Amino acid sequence: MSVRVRYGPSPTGEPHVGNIRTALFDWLLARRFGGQFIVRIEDTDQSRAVAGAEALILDALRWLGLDWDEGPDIGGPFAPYRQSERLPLYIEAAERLITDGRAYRCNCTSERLDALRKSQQQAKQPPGYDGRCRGLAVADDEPHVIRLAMPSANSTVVEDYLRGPVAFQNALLDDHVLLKRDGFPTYHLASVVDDHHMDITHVIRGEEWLSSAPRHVQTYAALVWDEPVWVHIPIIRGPDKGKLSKRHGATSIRQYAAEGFLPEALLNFLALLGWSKDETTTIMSRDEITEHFSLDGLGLASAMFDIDRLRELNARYIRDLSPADFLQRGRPHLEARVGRAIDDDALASLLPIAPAIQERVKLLPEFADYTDFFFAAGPLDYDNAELMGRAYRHKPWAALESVEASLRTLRALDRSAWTATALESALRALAEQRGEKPGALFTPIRVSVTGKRVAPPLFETLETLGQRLTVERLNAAAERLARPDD
RNA sequence: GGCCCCAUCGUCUAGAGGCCUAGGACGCCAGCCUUUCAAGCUGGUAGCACGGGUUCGAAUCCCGUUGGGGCUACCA
Repeated sequence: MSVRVRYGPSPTGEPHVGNIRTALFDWLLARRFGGQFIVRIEDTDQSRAVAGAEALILDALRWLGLDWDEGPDIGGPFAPYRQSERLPLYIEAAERLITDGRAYRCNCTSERLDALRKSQQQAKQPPGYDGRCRGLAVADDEPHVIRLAMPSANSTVVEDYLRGPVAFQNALLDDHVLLKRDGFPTYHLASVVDDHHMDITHVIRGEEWLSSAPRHVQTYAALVWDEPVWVHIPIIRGPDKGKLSKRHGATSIRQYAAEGFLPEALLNFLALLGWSKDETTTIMSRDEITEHFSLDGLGLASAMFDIDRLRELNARYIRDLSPADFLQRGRPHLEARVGRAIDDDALASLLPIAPAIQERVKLLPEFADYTDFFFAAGPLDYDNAELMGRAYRHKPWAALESVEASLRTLRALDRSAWTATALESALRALAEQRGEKPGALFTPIRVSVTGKRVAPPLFETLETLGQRLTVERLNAAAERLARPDD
């Protein structure tokens, strides 16, 4: 039998990294062993349903390149793939359990349950349903839930793939709800019924489910179905060591995309949170990860989501992009900055300088910081202090002299000599001739043409900008330095 | 509180009894390079939580302690 794994998000909001990492491991296992990856929407809580969440979840998977073989949008042999559309299946299973004496109807009110919980807490008893309705005949036409009759003696063993057998005392497990008053199943029933009907072979889920796994094992036993392989993977923790949540800032996948993280970087990072190929490899493409993935490489300790390491990895991925690809990915951020569309030709003009920018950009939006001045229409915004730099601090007259010297040199250059290498030798010669340190001469030029202290390498920048604009901006700078009021 | 899981540099990890004087990556520090900022190169810093066993030998196996986390809903 081939591997069949499912990702079962509940559409209650945006998918976050912890959640999507589970999907990644599901997907990797399926792809590694030529099995199927199934997306199943677990929308059994009507009160928490969020409109549009399902689309967001599918978008996140697509963005990361995790394709699915069966799902709510594309259907498949076990359709439908939304639990809200599979209600008869759950009711059928629950009814069968009642018939077999493994479940019972319960009409206890939530008030009684609350009171029960409260008194148990006060008495320092473990909380849980007391089984009042277990022997009672509750009519099926009055409001009720259906509970599983859990065994009270012995223990239930969950055979976890990663940890081996984990035993739970049955006496501590209460009769939990399978079918709610509104006719919808709980996760405990729905996941078991669907995993069985959909031939799921491996249940990969977060460790937070381990505690309820014995309930699922008991449900399989009561239904006389074969259990899947249980794989409880460690939770991802935030900087405060607790379970990663919204409190830790940007945890939704869409947020990371917006902040300029590359999907391949995030995927690489997530895969390495709890899994490793060997002792040295840290950079791996999706295909390489797929090729080497195995459940046996998974660790048991929960890992902290360290955003700094992600940033570093992202920077590495940006550097490794082809220049053309880099420009395409950076374009939207530049367009947002300058407020207009950048056409292909304009973008292509940046090709020679792109590699230098790639070395400097850690997040895609920073692309705009290194390129917006190429597309600035009016005068650049900077202080004269920046213009003068360290060397000419408080000496505007000296800075002016320097700028005017550069201007003369650059103006005199032949159009054919407007290349980074020619510009460099001309300006270096000028610095030497003037007895100036190169940095002293270059800083005012850099600020004049880019409006910034930090910019891409100067000569490539001048080449890309062109002689006309360079001269124009240097002139503007000279005028500013000549004005006494600054 | 109860139940369950986990435990190697600050972080992610390698390590399945001798290959460990504990390896790699990120970070951090120093140096080199240098037109800013980066990138790159060199070197360095830093860890087996603690205590008992088992064994000729333990980061690795067992027990306990401590610490951290998860669960404890008619949520997933």
